[in-house]
Amino acid sequence: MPDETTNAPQSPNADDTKRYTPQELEPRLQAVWDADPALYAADPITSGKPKYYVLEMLPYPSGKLHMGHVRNYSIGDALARYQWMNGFNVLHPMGWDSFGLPAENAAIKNNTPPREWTLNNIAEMRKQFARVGFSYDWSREVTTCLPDYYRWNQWFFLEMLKRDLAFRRKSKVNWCPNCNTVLANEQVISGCCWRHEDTLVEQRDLTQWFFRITKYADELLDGLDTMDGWPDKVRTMQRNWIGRSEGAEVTFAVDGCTDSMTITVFTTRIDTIFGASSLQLAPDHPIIQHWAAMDAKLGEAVDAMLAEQKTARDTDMLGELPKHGVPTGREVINPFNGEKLPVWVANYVLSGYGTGAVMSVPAHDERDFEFATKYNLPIKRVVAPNLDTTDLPLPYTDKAEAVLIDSGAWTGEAALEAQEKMAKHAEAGGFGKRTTTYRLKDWGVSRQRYWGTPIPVVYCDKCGMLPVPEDQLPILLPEQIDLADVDGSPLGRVPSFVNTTCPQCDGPARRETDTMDTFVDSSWYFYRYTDPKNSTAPFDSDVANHWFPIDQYIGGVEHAILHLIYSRFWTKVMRDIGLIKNSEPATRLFTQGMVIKDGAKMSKSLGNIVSPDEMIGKYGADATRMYALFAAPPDRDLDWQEQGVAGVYRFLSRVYRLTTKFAPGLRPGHTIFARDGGSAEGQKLLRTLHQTIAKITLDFSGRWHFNTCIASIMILVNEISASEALMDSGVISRVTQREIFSTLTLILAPFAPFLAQELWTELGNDGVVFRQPWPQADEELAREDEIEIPVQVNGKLVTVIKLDAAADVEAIKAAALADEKVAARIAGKQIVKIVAVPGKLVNLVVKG
RNA sequence: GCCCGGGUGGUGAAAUGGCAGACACAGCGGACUUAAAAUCCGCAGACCUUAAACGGUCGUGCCGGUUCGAGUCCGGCCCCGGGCACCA
Repeated sequence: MPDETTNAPQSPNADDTKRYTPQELEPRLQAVWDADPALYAADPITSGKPKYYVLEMLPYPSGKLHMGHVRNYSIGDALARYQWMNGFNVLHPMGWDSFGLPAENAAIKNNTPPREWTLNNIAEMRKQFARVGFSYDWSREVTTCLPDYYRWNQWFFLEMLKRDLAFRRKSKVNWCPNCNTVLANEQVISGCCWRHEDTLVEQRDLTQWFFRITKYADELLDGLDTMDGWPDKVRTMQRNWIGRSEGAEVTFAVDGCTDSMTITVFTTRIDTIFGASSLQLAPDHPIIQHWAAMDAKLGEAVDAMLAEQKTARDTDMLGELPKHGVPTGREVINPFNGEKLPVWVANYVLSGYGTGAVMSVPAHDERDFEFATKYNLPIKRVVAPNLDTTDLPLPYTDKAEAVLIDSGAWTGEAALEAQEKMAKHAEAGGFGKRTTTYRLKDWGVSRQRYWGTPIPVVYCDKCGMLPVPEDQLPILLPEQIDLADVDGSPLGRVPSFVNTTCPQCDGPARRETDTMDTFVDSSWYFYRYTDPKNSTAPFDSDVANHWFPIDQYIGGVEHAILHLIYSRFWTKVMRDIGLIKNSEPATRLFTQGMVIKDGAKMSKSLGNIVSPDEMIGKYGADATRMYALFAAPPDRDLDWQEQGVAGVYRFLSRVYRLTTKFAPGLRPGHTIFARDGGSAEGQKLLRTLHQTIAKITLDFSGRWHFNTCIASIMILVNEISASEALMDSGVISRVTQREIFSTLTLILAPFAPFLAQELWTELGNDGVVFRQPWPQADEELAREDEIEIPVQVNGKLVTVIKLDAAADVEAIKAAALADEKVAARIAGKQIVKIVAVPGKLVNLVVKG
């Protein structure tokens, strides 16, 4: 076959000056893609292709796409397209986390019903998504505020109720005395009401629904050890959040109390119990409340303490309160040695952790030491490094290398062993036991709000609390309701909703008027994507088991605790119900950095918001999303600089100009092709091309430094650009040109899909560019035959020598020693050693 | 206080023990243009030396260590960002 190299030079193309206009190109291609709903749809699970589930966290439909979204979804989109090109059956869905407070705020402000406001926003955002060109399978769209989704929240609630994973308990909630209503935590701003900035929020006791997440505390914690596809940061944050702490409970009898009253403390240092000099109780401990009721002076002190704590909590200064306390006048007996210890009430003891009571061991605990010093309580040393070294400064908190002193029968024991033995002793004596406490609390899901999933239970005066029978689901949210200045749950003011009949006795009954936390919606939405239209179950188990676990989950680190712990919990519950087989929702998690501007997070109040619409209007979607990937590695914060977007736009323009210039001569059928064996320049371009493929392929496999992937494509394009004249003249053959340009188009596809598609077509190809096979790097073509080797003398660079890439140690040494500059540098000195690393460098170690 | 990140040119950054600053932004110089924009070409860490070139020295927050060789590994600090925080 004839080689194009020998052909006459190509004449300059008439279209030489064709301009890159994403404003024309992108909407045109989007219209084509929109017309094909199957384009981004996953194949049936029977397709036999390996599956890949890539998921980005679903947005709240505020109506405005922001740069954080663009960044998050550009990462996921690049990955989805890359995996399609690698032959995977890709599931890449999107939905709307559409219940929640903003819809209610908007309703009050604009007099628009929350449903209407939300659905309008969704429509608006779906348009914005399309404009950016994200590859979502919209046939699987999940909208959490619609009954076909939230009915399954209700179904899960009933399942939880059956399994005693949902329960009711009295609990504190935020209450604004000015609005006369309950506030969500998010509505409390620096301790004040969001609508009345001068009104301090109160705590009120209300009966609330909880999910028993603490039942899974150990599994949630232990699972983290094996989740090596999740960032350490997230795993650490979850570990701290769960906060498992192993220790012991010890029960002290109250002295001189006829009705055998006792106080139980939690301690992680039972080995220090011989050094206890008092007991400290939280001011809201039941026994303190009991004693305060009988002792006016104590009652006054306790009330003052509680008031102080409330103010501190409201102003977020709880941690800064100075430690103080008052003696109750009562004493307890240390069960280990019969010593009498005074009982105090102290403001630093938390009622919500452990038992709300601690034994104070000033010699071996920082806080107890501070407290005892302040009130002149005895400080008794009972732990020391060894029996001879007993004068180290206090408090002495080491326990790994320590022995007990002055501790009765346990004196001389190693502290850690003593912990075991003393706990057993307490257990045998019936005044204590080993125990584990957690910082993790059960998940309070009741919200006294309107725009959420109604909790499916009714209350009957005769029969009590009853679950709504499954066949009555969904309990629909009523539509036209007045949300302004509601006292308590808005649903409580809708008689047609509240009043119902008892499923048991048919008598009158009232519905629960609280709704569920919106985190319920986002705890399992990604399972619904696998079977979004199912009307008889939340999803089909076989289908979910095919797709799960999620191969790659991508989102902001701000969800490291709440969403990512709730959804792990939900997965375990669904597994135990028998719906799924996996115990964790996602194999790999990626948390991208924030988008910032001028060093600060983009926010309305700072006025530094950059709108994606504006960027896309000016530079196009491809440039906007490519900049989001190019400006920083995806896990780091990204400082948005518009001039950088302009730079990417210029780069894409260059790609467009070059490709469209040469494309007409490269279309199939235009010429007969055979691979170019000729020009050295062509070989050099092919070498760079294949090195670029290899680099990007490697990065997609784990490191995800898309910024350097894009940089390497820029290097390639710079080289192509520098060879333009050689391509014009035909020195670089059309065969090579065709390989260069079509491969360039393919490797651009994950990052700049519109441009890649346009150029793919320009090159005379049919079909969709991101369904073409990902190019394979040819090692032969990528190999360098001559490389530059730095030569160092005593670790300092002296020169760089050119050598055959295959040069071995001896050849490198010889070449280095033969170099003039090297010779001058080592003249008169003795060579001690030569370190030569093939392909890397030579280092001559000399002395004298 | 504890636990994670991070600290490199004017800026965003690159360099997975081997030539520090790839790629890009901003800047400067030039070509094209009546002019400007766009585009293209070139320069570009700091300092010293020089008419210029050549050349040299220093340089990745600070101090020390390991190594033929450290931005990278180890030890000790400092600063910035994030998370948790009287958690017994």
